[in-house]
Amino acid sequence: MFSSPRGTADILPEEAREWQWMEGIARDLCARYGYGEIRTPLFEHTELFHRGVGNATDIVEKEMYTFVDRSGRSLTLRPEGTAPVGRAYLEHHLNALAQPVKLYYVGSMFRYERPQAGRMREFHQFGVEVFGSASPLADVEVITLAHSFYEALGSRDTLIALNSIGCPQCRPRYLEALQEYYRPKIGGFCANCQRRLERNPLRLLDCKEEQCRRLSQDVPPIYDYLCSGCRAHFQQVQELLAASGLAFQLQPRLVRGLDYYTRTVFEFIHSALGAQDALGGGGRYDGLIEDLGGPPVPGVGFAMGLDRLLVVLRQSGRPGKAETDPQVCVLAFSGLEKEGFLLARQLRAAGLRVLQDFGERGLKAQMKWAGRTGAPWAVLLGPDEWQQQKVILRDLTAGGQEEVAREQIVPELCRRLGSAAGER
RNA sequence: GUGAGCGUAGCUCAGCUGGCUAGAGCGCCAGAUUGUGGCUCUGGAGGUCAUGGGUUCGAGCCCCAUCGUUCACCCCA
Repeated sequence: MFSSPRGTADILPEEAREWQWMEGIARDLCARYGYGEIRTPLFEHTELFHRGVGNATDIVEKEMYTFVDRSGRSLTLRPEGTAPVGRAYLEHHLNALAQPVKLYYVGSMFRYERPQAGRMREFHQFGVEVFGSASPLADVEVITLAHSFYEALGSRDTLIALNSIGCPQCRPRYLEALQEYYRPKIGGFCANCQRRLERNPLRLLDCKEEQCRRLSQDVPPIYDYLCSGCRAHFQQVQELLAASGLAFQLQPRLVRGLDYYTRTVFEFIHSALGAQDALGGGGRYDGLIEDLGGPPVPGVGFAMGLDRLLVVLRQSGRPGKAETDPQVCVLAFSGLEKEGFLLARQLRAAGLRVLQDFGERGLKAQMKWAGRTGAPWAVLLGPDEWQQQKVILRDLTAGGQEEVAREQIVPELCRRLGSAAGER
């Protein structure tokens, strides 16, 4: 017996309806905001992630599903969506289109990690990217889009954490200041922090070790070091968010784990999630396209974990479901299976969701099955009634039944099930 | 990669200090009703006790390893 590989999961039909519902809301919302869907491959050249995500990141250092194919190329299952979308933007010269170019994606990402609550090796993200605008309006548009998404799903209690991590102009000065601050007392910090002091001092800020937090209590905030451009940008992002009525929390120690971020970074935090409490996150990545070998093109976007989102929705209220419940079951006595089959076809052509029992068992078993499908109506084809050009229409909810003329059954069911179905 | 808990029927679980052919509830299939679901009753199918090794007269139970799973660390979605 096989089971699905570690950290992966099957999504069975009942659960898939929740996914369809959730993804449908994402797609509608993106259409309303003018984002077009992009579908990129599930694997890319490994080098793309080295360059796009950054060699010093945990993703690249230890979490990638990398393999060599039969011709010796090194390929990697995508661990995130932004670098592939950036690659596609360049490859297809989307900078020749009217700017900005606004894209969204929904799909699987892969990271080799130990699974735990809210973390799988294959997980699902919904993300958006805006290329070609440096305006703070773009930053705020993606944040409000994410917020609208949570609202449309009925999820409350999502905290927006916001920060700016500067740009290549001003960040180096801040990194130096950080190193100066930490260096004298680095002995008291955890091994991780000690290792990072020279490589990536920003990461010392969000270390969760009790000891490290205490020792860096009075670390200088980045705000004093931002250049005038970054400062103005950050200021406007905050004003626009406030004007949109979105509550957010400035978190001077919010740094994100991917190298491409500049200026604005943000995270959506949900308290119901336990240790893995980030529902989504994102920020601005003005250097990414250049890092990938293209012209300087500013960008901003977010990604959110749909698996985690579903966990939250199940905890507070019920997630919606795609409408797929069967409406009619067709049951036929032995010898009338073909007639039942053809009637089911007619009903489906009229737009109804119809199941047919394939026979091979008694009427009792068929009825039992029909009851379990949840369909409100059953049509029974019995030899006596069929001879008189009639069928039995049974109400599976209330329990009664009546005879209906054969040629009347399709319109009759359409009428009882209401609405549009019959008008196709 | 590190640490801890847990693996008995499709599901939820019981199984004493190691001792007969390993149990329950739910679910599934069939019958009671030769043409009618839900309720009830009766019967049936379904288990390499995660896998491999060890200790023992004897292992579902004890020991070791492996795999899986859950949670946490690291980090992120």
